[in-house]
Amino acid sequence: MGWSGEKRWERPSEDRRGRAVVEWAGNVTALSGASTTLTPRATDFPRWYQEVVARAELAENGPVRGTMVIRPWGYAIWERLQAALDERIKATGAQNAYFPLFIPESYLRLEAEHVEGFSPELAVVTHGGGRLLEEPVVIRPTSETVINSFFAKWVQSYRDLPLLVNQWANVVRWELRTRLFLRTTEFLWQEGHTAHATEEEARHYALRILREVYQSTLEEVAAIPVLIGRKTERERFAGAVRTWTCEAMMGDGKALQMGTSHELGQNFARVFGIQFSDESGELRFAWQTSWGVSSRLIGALIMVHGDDFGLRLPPALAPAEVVVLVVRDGEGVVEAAEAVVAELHTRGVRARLDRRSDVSFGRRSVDWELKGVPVRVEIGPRDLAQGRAVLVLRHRRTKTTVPLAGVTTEVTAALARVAGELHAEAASFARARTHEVDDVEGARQAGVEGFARVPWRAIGPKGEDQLAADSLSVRCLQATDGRLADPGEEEDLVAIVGRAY
RNA sequence: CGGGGAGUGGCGCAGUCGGUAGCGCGCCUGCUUUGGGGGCAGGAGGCCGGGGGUUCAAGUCCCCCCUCCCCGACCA
Repeated sequence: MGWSGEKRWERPSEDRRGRAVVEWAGNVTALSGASTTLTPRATDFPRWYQEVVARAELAENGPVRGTMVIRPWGYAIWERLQAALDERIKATGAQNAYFPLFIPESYLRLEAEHVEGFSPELAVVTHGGGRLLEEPVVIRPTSETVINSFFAKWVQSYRDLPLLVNQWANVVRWELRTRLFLRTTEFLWQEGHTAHATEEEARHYALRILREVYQSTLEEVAAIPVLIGRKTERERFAGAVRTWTCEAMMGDGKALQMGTSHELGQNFARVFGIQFSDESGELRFAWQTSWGVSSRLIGALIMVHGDDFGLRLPPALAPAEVVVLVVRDGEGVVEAAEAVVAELHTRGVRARLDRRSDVSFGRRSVDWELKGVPVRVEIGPRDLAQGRAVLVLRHRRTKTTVPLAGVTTEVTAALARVAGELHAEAASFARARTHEVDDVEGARQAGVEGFARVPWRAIGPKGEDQLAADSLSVRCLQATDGRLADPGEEEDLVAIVGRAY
């Protein structure tokens, strides 16, 4: 089975790891379900998704069709995701750089398959400075072409390799049907581009990115279980020799491509003339990779972890891990709440105080719940009088009464478990909706509610056409044990089939 | 591009037979000690998508146009 049951979420840092996990001191009660007004996921998943995006104040539509305004709460999540990815990208040796938004149209045309893949969704600037441009300028749908045109200048010798560059940027692909975060005309992403001396090295690097950057961030930081595998010919990136992918199952059983890493072979090197002299003075074309993940991951976070009460965030990505709520004013209540926040800060926890007195307690509770803050601490006059606080876990929707003196220890202990529990929940959901079948017909049936694992030889390119009729596709190919198959390995592969976003 | 639906305060909607444009939420002010979307009182906010026509009178009827949404097609 491809779904890892092992717990790979991010461990708390040393100073937060704390001592023994303190058992709940008081009674644990479940919250009732009547406090939100979201459309239940089971009733209408797409509608639920839209409502969560709106009510959690993540994003809204921009004035131009398909554009997106990412609001502070949503952008803060993106920044945390970005930081986790960036750290891992740099750990593989890549450096950040920036290339222009505008690309000469002629560049796109250089690689036949590449231009064919992108031309339908290009935004082209025909006028500038009030004049018709001699050569139209394309707004980057990806930066393969510009970056490689510079790689050609920068790479002369084997000593210049490997060249490992990453860029954080926005890209534009003119989409007809858009959904916030999942598919928008303009989106934010990271695109890495590398050049290597050998094919093996390039492949090794592409796979390293897949595992050490993408899979690691998704599983350990975002708490999202993913399947890794190879794309079929039909699904691979336009211009690539081979595409590797991370796929995840959303809360409605559909698949979402989370991140891809491509082996470009020498396709772009030949077109752009990326050549180097090797140790023996012979001129060779470089072997390349490119890889990216986008703000779409925020959509995945919503659809994998969200419930009927809103967003549920893994602590590592939550703009605030804890909100301390002053239930209502009273002698010393605000001071007590401030002290808890301060103590959490010294423990390295991102905590926030909500002492608003002009908004009712119920309203504030629901707001933070919608926004997915993992842990809430509630302190009111009655609590203070009895030296206690109420701890609310967003992902379980439970309330526990704990002694005020030990509340921060309880909070850190609780936080340390959230990501693992979210990951486990998502993994068991995905496992329950993944079925072993033998043929196209079986895949068709399994694809209704989730994924099918089918022998690839029972599908093949012809089977892919048949599946497409039911809007199903092969998400990726794996070895039978769920691990990555070697590039040359064509026999005994398993196709993961599902409906994709 | 094909099929369907909708354009009315910020958001969601109602508006009958053509007769002074309404409701809920939100917003503003004041009062209320706020434990899961509190209560009361007062208030602001409209080119009814655009153009033309019929009529004493059009949100409403007729014609044209525009935009958006949904389904399909398309699509790393």
